[in-house]
Amino acid sequence: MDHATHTHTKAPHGKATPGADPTRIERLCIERGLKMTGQRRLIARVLSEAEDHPDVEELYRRAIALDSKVSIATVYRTVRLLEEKGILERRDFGGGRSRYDPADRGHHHHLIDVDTGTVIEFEDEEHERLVQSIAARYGFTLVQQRLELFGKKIPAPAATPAPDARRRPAGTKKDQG
Amino acid sequence: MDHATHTHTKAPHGKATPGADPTRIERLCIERGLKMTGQRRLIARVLSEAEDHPDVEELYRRAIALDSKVSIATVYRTVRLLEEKGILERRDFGGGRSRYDPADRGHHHHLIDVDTGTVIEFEDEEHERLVQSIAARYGFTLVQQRLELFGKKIPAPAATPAPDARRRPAGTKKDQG
DNA sequence: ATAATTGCAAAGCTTTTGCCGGACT
DNA sequence: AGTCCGGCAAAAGCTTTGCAATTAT
Repeated sequence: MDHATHTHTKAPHGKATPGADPTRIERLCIERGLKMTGQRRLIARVLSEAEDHPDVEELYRRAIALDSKVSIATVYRTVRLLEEKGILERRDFGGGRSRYDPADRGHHHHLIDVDTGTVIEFEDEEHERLVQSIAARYGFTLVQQRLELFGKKIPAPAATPAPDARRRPAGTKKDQG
Repeated sequence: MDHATHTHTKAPHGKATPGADPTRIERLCIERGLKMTGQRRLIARVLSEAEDHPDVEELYRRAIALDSKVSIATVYRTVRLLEEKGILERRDFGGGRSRYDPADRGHHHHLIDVDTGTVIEFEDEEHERLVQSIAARYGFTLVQQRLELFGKKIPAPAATPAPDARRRPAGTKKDQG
């Protein structure tokens, strides 16, 4: 592989150029003092560009599409590391695989369309207040919370209804937030 | 809705007596037309008596403590069946194992003590109203919901703080509702 | 009698880990 | 230079499944 000269252009489509264009997540990694390797930069970039909630396999797919110099074990190790550093949040929408959500997007919850697997993110101030008060009611300080709503669209346009949305493994593979 | 009250108690002659003392969950199974075997009756009984949210291994442990005529594969098959029939709800509190909650206990949510793993169940009318309105806001009918609060007890007496409460597999093994 | 259920063990999935060459500070 | 990281493949957990014998209706 060719080695890049540092201090070049922002590398809009090139590979992982060490000092150029640190993505949102990469910046967070650096802030936490993580050693930034090409793979981590790549994964950070995929995460920064993701607007949905990919699982590890999906992250891996997107990463190798950009560079193909990553193993899935590294993706696992990296998401785990980032989760421990508070950069990522792990979610479980019921598909048997964990899905990941950058924590810097602010707290939000999920409304999952059980027919299509589409995930809508939302926030609600009133709900925040409410859960705080519920926790307080039991003498707890809230450390984390998880609210997921599963619903069906009311009019149902001409979409393909999923045949089975309540199975154990390998549920929805894609979503767009 | 058949009523079918030919519940004349047959003489109990040992362990799983076919027609005697149908537990809450067993009754539900019968209503859905499930073939009731000794194993299913046993598991139904364990579930009926459970006040917490056991995982499969825990159900298995409790079942063989009562009768020891069950394999863990049957427990897996049964909870899956009951989930499909709407008798059980599968939960994931982050321990890598699914945990089960009889659906007939009514909707409730969970407040998990991240230090001890204790699970507190609660309901909140205001929350119910709120999530309905949130779903409606996006044009959805609510099919299911999940609210989990993770918190720390405020005063924290001289208890044993858990060493690590944010790992991926095999988290809390026990809880009391 | 018939069709479903169980047990056992093997297979399947996702995720983790040991080892060692290679990369980063 | 030293330490940490990445790749590979094997291992680990949890869950599912094929098949033959057993059991419920």
